[in-house]
Amino acid sequence: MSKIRAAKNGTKKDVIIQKGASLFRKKGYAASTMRELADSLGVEASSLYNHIGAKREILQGICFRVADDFTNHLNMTETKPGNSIEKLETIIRFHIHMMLEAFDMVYVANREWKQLEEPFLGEFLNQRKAYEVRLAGIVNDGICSGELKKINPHVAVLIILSAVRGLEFWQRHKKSVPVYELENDMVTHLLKGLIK
Amino acid sequence: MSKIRAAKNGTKKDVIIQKGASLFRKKGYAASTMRELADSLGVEASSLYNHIGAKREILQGICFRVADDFTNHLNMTETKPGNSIEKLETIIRFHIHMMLEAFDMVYVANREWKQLEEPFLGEFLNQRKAYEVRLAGIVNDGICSGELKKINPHVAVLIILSAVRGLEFWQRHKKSVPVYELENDMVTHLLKGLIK
DNA sequence: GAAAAAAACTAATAAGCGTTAGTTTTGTGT
DNA sequence: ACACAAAACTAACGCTTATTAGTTTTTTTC
Repeated sequence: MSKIRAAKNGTKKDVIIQKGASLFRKKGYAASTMRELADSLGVEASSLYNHIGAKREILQGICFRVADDFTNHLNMTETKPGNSIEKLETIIRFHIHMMLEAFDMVYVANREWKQLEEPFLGEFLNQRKAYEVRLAGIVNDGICSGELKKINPHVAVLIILSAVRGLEFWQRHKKSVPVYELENDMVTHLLKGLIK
Repeated sequence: MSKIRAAKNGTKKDVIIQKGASLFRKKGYAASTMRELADSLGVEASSLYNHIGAKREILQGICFRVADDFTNHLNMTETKPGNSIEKLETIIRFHIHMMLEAFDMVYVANREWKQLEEPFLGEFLNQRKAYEVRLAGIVNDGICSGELKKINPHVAVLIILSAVRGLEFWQRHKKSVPVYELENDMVTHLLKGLIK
């Protein structure tokens, strides 16, 4: 009886990471125990060690899967044609989708990366920093070409990334506001502003 | 020899809470130990219990001190005269100041409130929810009076609160961008938008 | 259907945790 | 100088933690 079911196209380690993300989101990484995680999988804690080497591997799996997804998408966006505004809109919409579709993973990667140990912590921060710098580059292009207001590109990136990260809190209102409205309102507010 | 120095106008419990905020910000609440906290105060762990009843009291002290500060400021802002845009600007600037001046406390309150236990968890969430609703009210007033674009007030509040929360990441750039520029750029971006 | 591999189980370990008890030191007021 | 209170100390407790070892059960393979 294999209690830990491997989903199609996924190893059992993947299932553990997915359930781990769900648990870590609710309780935080440090406050979550291997026994709780095992319980949620219908298994004893020690059985998990047939699939993973240590608790910290679960967090590593979560953080780098998310980081890679964003980096890959940025790679694609940068090569495609389009002006700065179009690129920013594409990126904002991708962040919104990730936040809604891989909520647990993104949430945990955003809030628990501090618990990574070296060298993973450094690697993660490098990747994140590089992402922000490339985004600031797009904003800067837009300023130079006259598309965008002359505000500090790093500040603009900070605001955009923070705003989409704020969708962490959105789960509450999920039913009351349809996704397309949320998405369009966010793009409008972030690019065109709140004032009429 | 009283190792835990009480600052002027502050009890020793206050000093512990302040140092606790600093530690919890760096390592997270659950991953921080009483022995570490004691170390940073030049004291043995057991000595802390002459001033506080339990570890959880430190987190409670942090979270509610921050929550009360924001609630009080909103009370003041709502009674003062001014249109919606002016009120929103005041609130945004207050958030920025709190984030820069009481960084550890605000950071911990934002990220570790989940570790609160009942009834404090419920109380904290109620207070936070009420704050958001009142903010959405101000945005709604602005929409009705024609000052603001017709976007969902909850979405606008989400974006604004998330953006100022994002100053958590700002500490890195603190030197490279002066505070007044940061503040003005944020207000501009959030109210008038990024596009020229 | 037997042999091999995978993955579950039980049981135990060592380390670290928050906290308490009891005692000693330090600071304060007279 | 002495008494009292505040706050430090040492030592230990009971509990939980991640992880390991060894064994048994389940699944896969031929």
